[in-house]
Amino acid sequence: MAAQGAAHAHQTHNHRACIEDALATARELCAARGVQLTPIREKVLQIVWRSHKPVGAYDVLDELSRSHKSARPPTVYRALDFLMGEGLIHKIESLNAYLGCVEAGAPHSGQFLICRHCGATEEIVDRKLETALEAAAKRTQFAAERKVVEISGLCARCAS
Amino acid sequence: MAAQGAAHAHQTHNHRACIEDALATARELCAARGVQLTPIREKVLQIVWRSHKPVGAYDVLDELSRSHKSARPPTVYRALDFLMGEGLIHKIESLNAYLGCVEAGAPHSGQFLICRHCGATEEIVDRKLETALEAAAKRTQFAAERKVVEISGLCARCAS
DNA sequence: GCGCCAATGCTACACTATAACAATCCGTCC
DNA sequence: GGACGGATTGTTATAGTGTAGCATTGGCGC
Ligand SMILES: [Zn+2]
Ligand SMILES: [Zn+2]
Ligand SMILES: [Zn+2]
Ligand SMILES: [Zn+2]
Repeated sequence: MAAQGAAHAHQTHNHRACIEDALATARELCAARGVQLTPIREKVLQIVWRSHKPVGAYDVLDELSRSHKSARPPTVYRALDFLMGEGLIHKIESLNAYLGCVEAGAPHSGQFLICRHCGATEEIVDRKLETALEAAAKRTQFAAERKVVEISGLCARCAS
Repeated sequence: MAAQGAAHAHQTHNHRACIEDALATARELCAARGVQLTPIREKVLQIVWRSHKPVGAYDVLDELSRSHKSARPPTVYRALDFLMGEGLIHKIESLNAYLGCVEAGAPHSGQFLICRHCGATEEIVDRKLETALEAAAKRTQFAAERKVVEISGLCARCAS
């Protein structure tokens, strides 16, 4: 349990449980949907969940290579694309990195608080913010599909 | 006046005036701030403003090369960094591309509606959305600095 | 066995961005 | 005039991120 990160992660928390929960949820969802959570895909999901900080694709590759020597960039990107497609991870666009989703199974775009100091990134689910986004789009008859919301700054802990 | 894009850009509009306004504002702001809007920087700003679609750095380079044969990637990235620093353009993170700012001079992070079909990208200034972002961050004592809001979907014209 | 499909292996490449150091330009100070 | 200093640009090389395209594998139904 090395690097962690989201607001709650700064508090002591059993991160092993975070990972196990995420993997269990993923297995259930994939089974229910009739898609395959293959060993590679599961391993990549596990690596992304290793901390509460966004992980770069090539960091994933380095880690994945330890167990899958034949891993190459496409191996990782395919797994990441699959996991994003199933809503199990999010891409943090402003960092070109990936983060485990805390609300897997509920389709959403994700809203993130990214600490520029410690890297901790928390996914929040803010209904009012969601409403404001919808309203803003509607104002110009824009049919919103994906909503990228990434707030950078300092988390409570790092601000002090 | 080739490619354009934002919602209002779909309507007939004098895009030459868009460019001239942007350049005039940039000159004033830079003069007032005591920073140099050099020929390269101004040319890059002009290229970014050539349409209302985000422009990639290497597209800027291709275009810039016509007038500045010695232009290289650092030439472009330095100019883009300068223009972003002065709040004259924004980076669209989800596209790795750059767009002229419609509110130059007023510090802000920018909120964008990106049409995935025609590429038209409109910068909006939604006060309620801004408030919702602040509130969401405050809820976890997060000190927000930069706010990335990029809504992808279909613009009114392309939805039909 | 054979055909089919999903997943993976594999090579090469495209696209995005920065490091590091040299050269130039220009205004200031002696 | 000449030395200095800061800002800008020139130049080469390289780092970082992401895909194309095709071969191979392996399971499953017929
Ligand atoms: Zn955790
Ligand atoms: Zn922090
Ligand atoms: Zn703006
Ligand atoms: Zn459109």
